[in-house]
Amino acid sequence: MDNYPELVPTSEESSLLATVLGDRATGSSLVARIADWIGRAIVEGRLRPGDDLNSVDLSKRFQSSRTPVREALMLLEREGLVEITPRRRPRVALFTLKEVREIYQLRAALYALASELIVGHASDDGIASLWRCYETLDSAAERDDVDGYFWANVAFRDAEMDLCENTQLRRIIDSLRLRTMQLRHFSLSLPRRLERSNLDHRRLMQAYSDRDAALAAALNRSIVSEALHAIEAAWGQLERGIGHQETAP
Amino acid sequence: MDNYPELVPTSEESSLLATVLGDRATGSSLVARIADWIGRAIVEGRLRPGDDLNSVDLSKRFQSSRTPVREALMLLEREGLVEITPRRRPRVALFTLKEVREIYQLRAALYALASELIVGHASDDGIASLWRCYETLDSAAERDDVDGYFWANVAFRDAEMDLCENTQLRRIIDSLRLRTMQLRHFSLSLPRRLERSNLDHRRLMQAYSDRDAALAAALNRSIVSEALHAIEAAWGQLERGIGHQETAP
DNA sequence: TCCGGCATAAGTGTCGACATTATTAGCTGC
DNA sequence: GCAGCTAATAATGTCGACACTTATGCCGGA
Repeated sequence: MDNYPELVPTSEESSLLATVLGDRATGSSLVARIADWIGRAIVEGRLRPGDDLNSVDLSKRFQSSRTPVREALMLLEREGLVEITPRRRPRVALFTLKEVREIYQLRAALYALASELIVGHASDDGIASLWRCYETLDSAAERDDVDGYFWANVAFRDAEMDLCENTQLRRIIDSLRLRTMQLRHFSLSLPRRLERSNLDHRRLMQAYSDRDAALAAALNRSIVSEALHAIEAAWGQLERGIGHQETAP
Repeated sequence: MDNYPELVPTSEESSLLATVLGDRATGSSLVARIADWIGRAIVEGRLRPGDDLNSVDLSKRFQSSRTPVREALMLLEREGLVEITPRRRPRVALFTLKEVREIYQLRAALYALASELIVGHASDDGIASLWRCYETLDSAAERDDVDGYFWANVAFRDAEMDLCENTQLRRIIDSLRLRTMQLRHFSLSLPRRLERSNLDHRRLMQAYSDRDAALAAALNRSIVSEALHAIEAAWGQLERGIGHQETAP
């Protein structure tokens, strides 16, 4: 963590973080840029669970005072990426398997709702644009391109949220999604996960096209459940990979 | 708003706000106390939608500097109680019917999930304690005691969340609940709402006792839907009652 | 060699001040 | 009397400082 931060959003994630960090926060304010940088560092794994986030160092890094840094850290705490205990140094949040299970349970229920909403009031054009997202997904799957598939999947989920037209739902799902980014990327790299996920998404798209709300909801729920199962199965490996700092050398 | 604040939590809401404002925030920190006071003022209607929340006045009121006030306002913004636009005075959040619909849609789905979780892994003792909550609810209903019913209902929902054992779910539901406190109290005062709600809750309890997950989920979903319908029907009246500040004299 | 207690260093929460930006009041012209 | 502009007032975002708390490293004793 010696390199100096570029406070300019570049990657595809910028939009994701922007939604979650509050719609106002996009790029302009200092707090937003700091939160964005730290948040991305966490999601991308440059900062690992348990790492200290002391506001003095960070303020030096960003050449600002501690006030905006503190506010940024509080934002990220609300998103579950950072843990703040009074009078102690903030640190990158640690995962427990229990929390992960809870989050995936929630995501399952919320995506089911999303599917119902989509079938209920998305236009045919909307479904068509979702199909286009799926094409990208599918081609990445055929190339066995995990990174490509991952980002295509993010885009697919975004497109689904657009069709829901429920701002509150979007905010919550985005927040949960953000917290599990690392896990999701990891789980896709497990053997045969990618094919299975792709197949499920194809089934889901078919259900959307057929306007079968119950089936779409059930499929979406199942997609999330399966992802959870994959993560549970690989939890030990994962814990070492993402590396809770305390267990690292 | 001329009376000086008592920064000591007294009412039954204290626990509710505490959960939502972050578990650490309970009572101790200055930020927490300020957020709690402002939050309660909003929920209880002493501060009305659109009211200015300028940090100078508030810091005078709480005899603190603006820093903790700002942090408290940011907390409340995340909970949807306050709107903050850069370089503009924060104000009490305005409702739109669209947002209310979205929130109730979400609550419906989440309570359905909660019911499934409860049936899935609550002990018989847990169900029994839920029955005791229901007794309070029922007796308030028989007395036509809207306030009593309202708070009994809050307690009932709390008890349900306890049984779910899903911290993430609880946090989200509590947050959504907080935002709609005023609406829910109002909707219960509509004619025949109270009886209907009570009846629904009894049916729900029966389903819990029968361990019928699908029925419980459907009933809980329906309870929320009905509340929404009641609110939609009375929206005009409600808007005047709660009073978006701009339309008030 | 390792453990517990103490002094020092580092970090947090809060404060009051400042430059910058919004809002308001007053004034001009129609 | 009212719209449009300008000056003055007020509020914001950020800063650096301070008191107090927590972490760090050092020391003697087993």
